[in-house]
Amino acid sequence: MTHYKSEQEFLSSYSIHDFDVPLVSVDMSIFSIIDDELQVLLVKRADYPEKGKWALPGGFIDLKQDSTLDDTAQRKLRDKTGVDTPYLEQVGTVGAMNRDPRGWSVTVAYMALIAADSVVLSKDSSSEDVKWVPVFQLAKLDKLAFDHNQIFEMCHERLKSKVQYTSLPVNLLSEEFTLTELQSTFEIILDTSVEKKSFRRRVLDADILEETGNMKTGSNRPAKLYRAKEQGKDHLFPRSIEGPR
Amino acid sequence: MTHYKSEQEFLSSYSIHDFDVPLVSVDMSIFSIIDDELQVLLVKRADYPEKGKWALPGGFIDLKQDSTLDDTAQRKLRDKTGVDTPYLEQVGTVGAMNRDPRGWSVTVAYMALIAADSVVLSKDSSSEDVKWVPVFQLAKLDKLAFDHNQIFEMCHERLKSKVQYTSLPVNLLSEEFTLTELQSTFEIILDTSVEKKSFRRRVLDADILEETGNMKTGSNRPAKLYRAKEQGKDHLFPRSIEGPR
DNA sequence: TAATGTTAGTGGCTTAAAGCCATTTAGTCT
DNA sequence: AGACTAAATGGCTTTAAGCCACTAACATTA
Repeated sequence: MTHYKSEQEFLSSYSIHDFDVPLVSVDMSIFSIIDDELQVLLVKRADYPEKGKWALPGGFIDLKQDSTLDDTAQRKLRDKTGVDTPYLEQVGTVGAMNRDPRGWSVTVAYMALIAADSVVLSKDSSSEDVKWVPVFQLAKLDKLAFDHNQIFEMCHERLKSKVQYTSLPVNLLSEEFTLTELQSTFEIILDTSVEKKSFRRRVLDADILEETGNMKTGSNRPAKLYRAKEQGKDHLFPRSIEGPR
Repeated sequence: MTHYKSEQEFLSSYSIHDFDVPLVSVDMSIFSIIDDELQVLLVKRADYPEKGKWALPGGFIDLKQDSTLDDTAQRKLRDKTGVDTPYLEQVGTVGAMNRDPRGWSVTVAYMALIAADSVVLSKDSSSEDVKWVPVFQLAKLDKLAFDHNQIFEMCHERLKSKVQYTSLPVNLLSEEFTLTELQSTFEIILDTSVEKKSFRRRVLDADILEETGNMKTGSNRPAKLYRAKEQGKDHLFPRSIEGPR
């Protein structure tokens, strides 16, 4: 290896194109609750490779526009949904020689949680079509592009696991919600029933919600409406929700 | 954008060098308990950039040799410590325009836990020197290369947090250990005392250890020696260790 | 306007797993 | 043999969950 006298000298002669480098992309699972089901956003690929297959939304880093990886994820999210920063979390990174026919490739997986009512779907040049798919269907029906089934599974696992000991699901609801609605999103994600009293104690004792003063009325007793005290932040409970015994 | 008739045609005309791509590397925090302290392995950089600074061990993916990202991490670990697969976990990925003077760069952070007695340190061409540093000193004394202080902090946080609800620390001990030794590694990592009875109940009820039949003797009552039932796997407890009230 | 239906919200007990602290046990050392 | 030390356990308290039945507040219907 050549030895350089100064960092300046080293950098001026350095070119990334002298080396073999992998592709790097960002892929994301955007979750929302629609029709009382946990759904995830898919796009249909407009170009090769895997043209015509459904895939998680994602793409390459724009070295000019994005100053961090999170920026790339935010941009992708905005492009597809028009939504800005609801809840975005990096889940993990997979990289392998043969996961993409173009060569060694690395992808950073993110998950986003959004309230369905805040979304306006829009396709861009890289996708023919965009749709919401119920999560429980995904495992059975669709074979996604690349290793996106596996990446989706990582995200789904992360979501389910964090729901057990954090207050994450508040990010799936619109700003005002009732405790019953919140409980219901927990139940939908965990796919199990949650005991009402325990749930309310847990959430209220954690001091993460505040009453808005408004009520949700219907053909029965009105329910207090709450909002999250700190948007985006999620509370860690000392124990997991346990579910029925 | 050009449109291709077939995937073959697309791939044959595809070259990664036509695009701006970021650098990708792997960096790792290798933890061990030495002299009753949690320590982390650092290397001194032999080349530009950041020549002469201490850094987390790591480097670029070898597109020929490594077939997955985990392979890269394993290889780096082996190069520095001679150890093979004790406990390796991906922690997260940071990427930004200006974290490396060579350009947009992405690094995948891993953490490894190893038993001190299993290690033979060895430098390779990319490092002048290798040393163990107590974790509590790192925050104060050393300004590491690049954003490695921040990356190390991610790993350290992950370690501390997982110790609260998993059996991770078994991976820091040699094959046979006493319950008191295990408790001690928990205490060192958490930097707090743990109640003996609670700790033993928790660990033994979890059914993750088995007696080896041997005893550790000293100038007092001998202690039973245990080993982890399943190496590498860590148990999830339903609650966190709480520490003194 | 009174009865009925429906969901919101609470009271009060049980249970699981943690904390606390004192006591017993099994060795070595002097 | 008695002192010393760390291992191991007994037994109570506390915390946060589960369970389930009850009351509360509204709209709808008869």
